[in-house]
Amino acid sequence: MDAFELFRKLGAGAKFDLKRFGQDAVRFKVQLKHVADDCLFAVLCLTEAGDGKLKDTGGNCISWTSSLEGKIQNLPSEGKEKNSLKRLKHLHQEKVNRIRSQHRINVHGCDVPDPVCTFEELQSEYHLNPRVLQNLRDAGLNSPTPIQMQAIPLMMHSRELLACAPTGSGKTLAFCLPLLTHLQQPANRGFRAVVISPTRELASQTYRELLRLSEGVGFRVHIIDKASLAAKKYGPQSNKKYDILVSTPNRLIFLLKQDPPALNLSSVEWLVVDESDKLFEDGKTGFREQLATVFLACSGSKVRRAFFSATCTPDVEQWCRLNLDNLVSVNIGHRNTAVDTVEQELLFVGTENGKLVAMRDIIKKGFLPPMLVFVQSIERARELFHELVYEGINVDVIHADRTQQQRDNVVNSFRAGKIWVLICTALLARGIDFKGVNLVLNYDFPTSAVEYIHRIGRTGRAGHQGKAITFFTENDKPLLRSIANVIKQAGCPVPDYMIGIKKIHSKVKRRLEKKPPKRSTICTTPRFLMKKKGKAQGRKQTARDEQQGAKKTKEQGLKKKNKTKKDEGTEKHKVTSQKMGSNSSGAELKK
DNA sequence: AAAAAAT
Repeated sequence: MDAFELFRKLGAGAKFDLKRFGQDAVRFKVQLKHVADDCLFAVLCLTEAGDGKLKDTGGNCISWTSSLEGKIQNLPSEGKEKNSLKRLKHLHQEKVNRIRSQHRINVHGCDVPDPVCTFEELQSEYHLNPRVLQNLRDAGLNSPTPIQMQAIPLMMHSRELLACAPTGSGKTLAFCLPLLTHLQQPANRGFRAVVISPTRELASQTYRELLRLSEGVGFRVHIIDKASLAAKKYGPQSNKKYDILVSTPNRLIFLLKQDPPALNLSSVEWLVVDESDKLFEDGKTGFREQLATVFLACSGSKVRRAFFSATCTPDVEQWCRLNLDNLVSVNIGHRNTAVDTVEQELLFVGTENGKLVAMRDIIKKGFLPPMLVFVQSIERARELFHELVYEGINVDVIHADRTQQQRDNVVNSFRAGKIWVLICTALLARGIDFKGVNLVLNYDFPTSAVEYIHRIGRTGRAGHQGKAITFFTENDKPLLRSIANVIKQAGCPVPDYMIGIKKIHSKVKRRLEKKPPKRSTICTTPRFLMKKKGKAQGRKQTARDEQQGAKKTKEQGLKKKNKTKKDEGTEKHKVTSQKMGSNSSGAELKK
């Protein structure tokens, strides 16, 4: 590295506080005169600008490069100079602290590498492929977001981490770039990186992001879209020419459980758990056990794990502290808060019927599409769709009981702007990045503050402005207080009485998450005109209704759940927490 | 409650 390069690195656009450090800098200039040209130059760059600010030479901050560190170690060390260098280093640390606090980056852990302030630094410091850098530029991504500034260097140093950053703040890129850089070259050893997502829609979004970033680099990025096909592709007979795999957990498990296993994860070096708190959800129907199976399958000794989410439970943090190696946790801003780029409003609608009236009102008054409408169950999504499909607006519905084809079509049409109003379940609550959603409507009250944060996070992304309206009725009172608090914390006005509502027991909160209040059917047809049960009801039956109705009855048989599992579930929970306490060796989330 | 594998 020549002197100019060092100058660039050290001085690059530093908003160096000369008032504060000017004296120091001048002193260094004198003291370091004979130490080394490079260092002298570095210090000069801090003093040269007379106007109190350093000139912006393209970057945004000083980077204490590893190469500089090495250089300084090798310098002839006589007391005076060494001292000066110590001061210089201290100066640098102050700078780093300032950058962190400026971007609200909070880190906990040992030996945390400095944040990077430009993508170019990733090339000089961590050998990011120039083509990837070009792909970033082509995508209009010019500088890293706070989570990227800190999480990328951490992963590049192979550090296991738990990262919490707001919705729409660039978490996906924060783990994708290190994966691409870390793997260096395509290799034929089998998958070396795995990303787990809670929904297929999110998995496919991450997959497409990886494809876009790695274009022209030659990495083989895969997604399991059809498990049956995947079995052939990744099985023992395959050529192992693949690098990164993105999937939902159950599809992986399906392949792992084949005999012989249709997938081998023993070469995995990076396991990224996106929406980690979701994937840690416990219980018979939770993801946790699936995640545990995947962890166990990544049996290589080199495997590193990274957890990302906008929200984090104490449970996840506890687990990470106990099981990850030399954990670093990164938080951007305060944990579990909503973004402040969304204008949030709570709207009292009286009763269930009041919701439909209010919804029609919003539509009638004219709204700026696209809009996302969240309801609490698949059944209610269908009902609301039936009510709105004749309003003369482009409305569609998505939930897990629709076919993969339908789901893909809906997402694509919504992205293309062909759907104005998309009714959805929690399926779309997390991670999905629709550009320019103008309004999120919580038709049904969210089942928790966390759920609320994720839902409204579908708008107001990447610094854009968004709006969220949340309907509530008398029935929603138990959770009103905690949601109102989230809104208040994000800087939006809420009536005082809501904050004053008595706190509910956390046990009740948990129960509400599992069993939201029962709501009356969404239907404007008078009851006495309706048939008793089954089939789509009411006057407005169309071919589309029939299709959905038929599908529903067919699936009802499959979906019947027996109720004897409850005890079994709590038993499992006990085993799990015991295990987590005693087992520090590995990743086991289950026995 | 929702999500998550196929066939």
